[in-house]
Amino acid sequence: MTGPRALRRQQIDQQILDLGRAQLAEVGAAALSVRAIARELGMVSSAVYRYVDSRDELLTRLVVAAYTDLADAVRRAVDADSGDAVARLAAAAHGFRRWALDHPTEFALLYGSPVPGYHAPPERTNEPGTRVIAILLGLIAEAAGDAAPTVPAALNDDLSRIADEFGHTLSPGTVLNALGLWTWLIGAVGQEVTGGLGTDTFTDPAAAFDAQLTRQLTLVVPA
Amino acid sequence: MTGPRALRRQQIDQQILDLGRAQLAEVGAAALSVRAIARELGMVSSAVYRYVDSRDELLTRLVVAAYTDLADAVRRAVDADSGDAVARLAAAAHGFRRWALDHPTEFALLYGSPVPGYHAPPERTNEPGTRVIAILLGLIAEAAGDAAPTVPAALNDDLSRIADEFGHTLSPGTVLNALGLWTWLIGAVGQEVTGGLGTDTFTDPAAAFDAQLTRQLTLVVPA
DNA sequence: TGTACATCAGTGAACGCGCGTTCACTGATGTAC
DNA sequence: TGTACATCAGTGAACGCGCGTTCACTGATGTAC
Repeated sequence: MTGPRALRRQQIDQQILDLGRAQLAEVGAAALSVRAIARELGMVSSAVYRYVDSRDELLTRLVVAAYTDLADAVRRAVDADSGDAVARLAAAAHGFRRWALDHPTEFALLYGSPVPGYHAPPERTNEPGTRVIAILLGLIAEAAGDAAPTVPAALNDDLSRIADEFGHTLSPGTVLNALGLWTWLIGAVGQEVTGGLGTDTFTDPAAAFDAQLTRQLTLVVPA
Repeated sequence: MTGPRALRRQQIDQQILDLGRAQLAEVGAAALSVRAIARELGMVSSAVYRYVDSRDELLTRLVVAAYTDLADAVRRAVDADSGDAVARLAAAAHGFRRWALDHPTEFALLYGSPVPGYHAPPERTNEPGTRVIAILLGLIAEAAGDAAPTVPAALNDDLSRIADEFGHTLSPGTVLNALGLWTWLIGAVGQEVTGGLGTDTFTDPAAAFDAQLTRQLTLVVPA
């Protein structure tokens, strides 16, 4: 069942994933190359196809792995904080940022511009892709209690539906809050990761992030 | 001085830019190809090099053109609104969003993940790249008056320096506000453009955007 | 107005490169009796 | 424990593709006298 052959297979599967990640970091997802991975693996290019169906399938594996890794990092950051829900929300945001700075190209793969010619298959990608926002949603619900804002009528149905999709009974206002924070978070982290404002804009980027985060949180929890 | 030859040259220069844009839309910046443009131009590939120094230089031209086009669109949106500074700020944000939705791949070129192997030359790119945020900064200063928030000590110097770079005498708090709104704007628009939340999350995406925008603006102008 | 020369736009062939994927194959590792 | 057979990992050659860029060239358009 777990003979030496199966074991070796697992190891090489893992190596391919690691080399894929390294490739992302060096050349970006668009230039991810099966042949290059084969080279670094010391194999002939066709041999990689024993482990991977196609380049696209490899990309999907990398996407799923990145989502999972990210969600785990955020989860750990939340669990490591013993404060109230707002404090843990802030911890989640900082954890998200930290992971993104440590894994810039994987972040870009998940939240950056789409890879030309590649479409992630929703059935493998959707669930891992929503794990982080689900964490935020839970914390926001806990932090805000019943004091969620009223929402424009045009959005009510949509927001209720989204609440249902996440399985919680959440008020539309809470969902709006969560989406707002989520949007801000991706934007802020994305800009920092891709050097949007120039690399040396702030001497203490973490402090700048925290200042903005604090202000965003005032939108989400009752003052 | 402007003989038929020079005229034709201008026309072809323009065509190359247009075809480049079309390419961006079809295959993304990473796959932008001089040869493909030559084909569509009905020329042999080497002929394009009479008009363009290299693929990278063409990319730079496209970046500059996109920045300029975007800034013009935002400018127009602001000028078309006769309301107060807050109303014009909202108009600017909506104008920004509109342009991005109309030019998704150009938006990705400017604010998405970097194109592998390409680095925009700052001396051609910096100035056009800051035009939009300069517009926002002006409106925010006008809207907020002197009522800007206090900022964490760690950020004071940086924010003052940024204010200087934009030539206005702005309080650090105002600059913090502007950067916050800017970050949010790119994040929100970027997610909508790349379909970050799934394409059919909101039946009325503009209303969702506006709801979030309204809340962001409360952070920027005194209530 | 006409001619001689310089500039310029576009051609076609070639360079060297890397890519994804298929296919028939060999030799080693595992499994069933 | 030993043998016969099936599975599997990796090879090497090949397919057809597209790319950026250089170079010597031809023929047309412009310019100076």
